[in-house]
Amino acid sequence: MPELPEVETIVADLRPHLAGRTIVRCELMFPGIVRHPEPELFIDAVAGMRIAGLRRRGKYIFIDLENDVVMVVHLGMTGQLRLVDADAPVETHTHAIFTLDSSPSGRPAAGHLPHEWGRDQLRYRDPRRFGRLLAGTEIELLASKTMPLLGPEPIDPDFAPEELYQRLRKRRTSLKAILLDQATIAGVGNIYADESLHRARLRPDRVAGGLSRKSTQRLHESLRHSLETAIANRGSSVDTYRDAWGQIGGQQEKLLVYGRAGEPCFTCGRPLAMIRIAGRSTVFCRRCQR
DNA sequence: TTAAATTCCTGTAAGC
DNA sequence: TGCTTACAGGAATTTA
Repeated sequence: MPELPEVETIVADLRPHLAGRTIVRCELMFPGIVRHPEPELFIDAVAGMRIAGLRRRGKYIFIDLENDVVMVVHLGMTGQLRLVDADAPVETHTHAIFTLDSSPSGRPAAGHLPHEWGRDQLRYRDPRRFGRLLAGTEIELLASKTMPLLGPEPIDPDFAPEELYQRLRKRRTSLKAILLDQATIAGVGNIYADESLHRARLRPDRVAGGLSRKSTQRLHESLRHSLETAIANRGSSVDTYRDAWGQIGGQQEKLLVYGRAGEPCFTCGRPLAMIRIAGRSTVFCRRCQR
């Protein structure tokens, strides 16, 4: 499922291909995927608009348009945002299609007229339909409660261990539940929560509030390492995750604990345990994580 | 106020 | 073989 590294990969891949282009047409096959505003108003808000740039915030994709309007894409569990040729076959579960004007980066081949240049489409596909599309100014989206307040970016250079310590200090729930809470830290999901806790040698069911500064420092370092390594490997394709070109990532081959319940711990060799925390399957090593 | 439980959704895999 | 059932999970919503 797409978490911070997967979303970062998609945004970085799409940015040079989308910035500066115009959304000439927006079609919704499944209007229910749009959560704000009403589907007809969503189409009005994005159609004809020039794309100023792309950003990632937590697991959200921000496509900046004109006049401070932003189109927000959240991929949920199985969402895919792909850039394809306009004449490519439309896959099942495709819920929205954004047709773009001709690419400003690709000069036409000699003898070709502008209308013959490649007309690309940005397509949103999501079998399980847990994802969502939003449009509006950021202030409007926050006020309408369709966009939640997010915690700091764990890979932001300004995010210090002390801030993590302060955010965990008063919490009475488990470390695993805290890492999944987007208001505490943005972008971490089930895969990288388990990976980070294993690397930090911390039990996922430990109460967050009791963590020492030293252990918090380890968790801080582990979060960054797990997320940055995954970005370098273009994310984990453990379920249906695909990048903007439909290709799988490489991090799933390197995961230490996620999806490995019952298999031996790479450090001590004991079988990895699986428990449920906050309704999520959680894999860890009973010997290495205390 | 905080935390836990429930809900949404469909593809996949296990069990009979 | 074909059917039923359990499971996967991000985050909004509901309940405690």
